[in-house]
Amino acid sequence: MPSSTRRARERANIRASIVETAMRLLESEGAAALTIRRIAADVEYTAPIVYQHFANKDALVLELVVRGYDQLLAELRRVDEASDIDGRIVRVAAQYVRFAGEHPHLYQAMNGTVTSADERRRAAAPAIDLLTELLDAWSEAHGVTLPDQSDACEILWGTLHGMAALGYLGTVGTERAQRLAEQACSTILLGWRAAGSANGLRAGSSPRSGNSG
Amino acid sequence: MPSSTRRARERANIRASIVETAMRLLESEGAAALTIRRIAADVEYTAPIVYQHFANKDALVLELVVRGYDQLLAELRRVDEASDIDGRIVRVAAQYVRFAGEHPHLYQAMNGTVTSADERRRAAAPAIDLLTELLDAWSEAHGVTLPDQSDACEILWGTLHGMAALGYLGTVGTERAQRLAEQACSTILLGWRAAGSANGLRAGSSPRSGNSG
DNA sequence: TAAAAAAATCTAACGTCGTTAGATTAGGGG
DNA sequence: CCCCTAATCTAACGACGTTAGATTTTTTTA
Repeated sequence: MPSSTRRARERANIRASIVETAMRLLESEGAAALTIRRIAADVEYTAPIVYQHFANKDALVLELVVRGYDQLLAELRRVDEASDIDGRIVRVAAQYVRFAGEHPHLYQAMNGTVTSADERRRAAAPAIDLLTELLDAWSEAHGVTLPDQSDACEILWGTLHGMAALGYLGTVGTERAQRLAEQACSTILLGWRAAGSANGLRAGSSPRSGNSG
Repeated sequence: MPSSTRRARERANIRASIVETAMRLLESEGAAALTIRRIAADVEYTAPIVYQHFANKDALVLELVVRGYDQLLAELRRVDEASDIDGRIVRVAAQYVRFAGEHPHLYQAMNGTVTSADERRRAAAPAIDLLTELLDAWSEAHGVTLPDQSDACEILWGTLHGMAALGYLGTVGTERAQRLAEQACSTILLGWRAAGSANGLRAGSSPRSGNSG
């Protein structure tokens, strides 16, 4: 047992290295390889050590999910450069789908049911806020008042996830999923503008449903 | 020899009741409760009996997924009544999300990674074909030629899944998810019409991307 | 109808998982 | 040096998917 050499190394950073190792394991080998024993072996400890830092496996996965959303938000911000607002939204959309394609196992964990809906909502909130800001800017730039801002934001958020799912589920390739996300966003924005300006396009196309609620 | 045919029938009955029990178990108690031993106990056999009808658990789950897509398709067709084409699409969209909300565990299995991308594609193909037909009819009804019919279909399919995910992941309630799906579809259709008619709306809103590939 | 052959079904086990209790070891203060 | 406390490990539990081999049931044959 190399316990002496190991103990010489990090002593208080066990928790950090557990998280780091778990993240690497999840990303490189998928959720099936993310076992407590494997994580412990990779940090050169035995399994019970994990339970001194996390109540159970779900708590550890939740930490990975939170970090995943942090990283996603950072990458969305990174591509949200100054340009026309439509271009910003479309670029952010493509980057969202790219993230899902580049970190498929992490993305699946972020949208899986091992973390509760509340926890997931909390983790995703900052990223959703970014979408809200973008929509605000878009709305102002085009002078279009959306029927319901939060409906619009969730439609956008859901659409991004839908296009990402096309990619990570293997329905289409990830690069095509990115193009589809760009097209879908552009189309939705165009639709909102068309709905905003009361031109003839609207006639006969919208269903019975009234708009907000 | 009539005995062999009877035995074949009994075998088929066992297989059918395994599938039926597994489906009920999945829908009522979720994927965590779907264990081989539990299924066997519910059909009043022991665990190994399952392996005489399915190579492994994944094969059984695949059968549930296929049946899930069959049921989904049937429900989509059921609400696809004669009316204006936009109304048909919007109703089908809402029904898709309703299905996901009413059968969350089954829907998750249908979109999970235990079944391979190929198998899932095959199972979902008829439902996707329905979308293609609806889009064809829409395109003809409005005299709008979509840049790429299969891109459009996948955008629609992905959007439906995105809105459904908002519901079954608990981001929003399922009834709200249905409304969002209706709005999203209406908006996309409106956007496609706006893009089709070369009016001033297009200027400044579409990104660099050329259309198909 | 009784033995032999075949099919159906069960028991028991393997190795894995998450998780916990109790033994064991290590480091610091008398 | 020894004790005490904390850190860490060993061993186990029950449940999982899965398989091999024994056992029971059914069919065929003499």
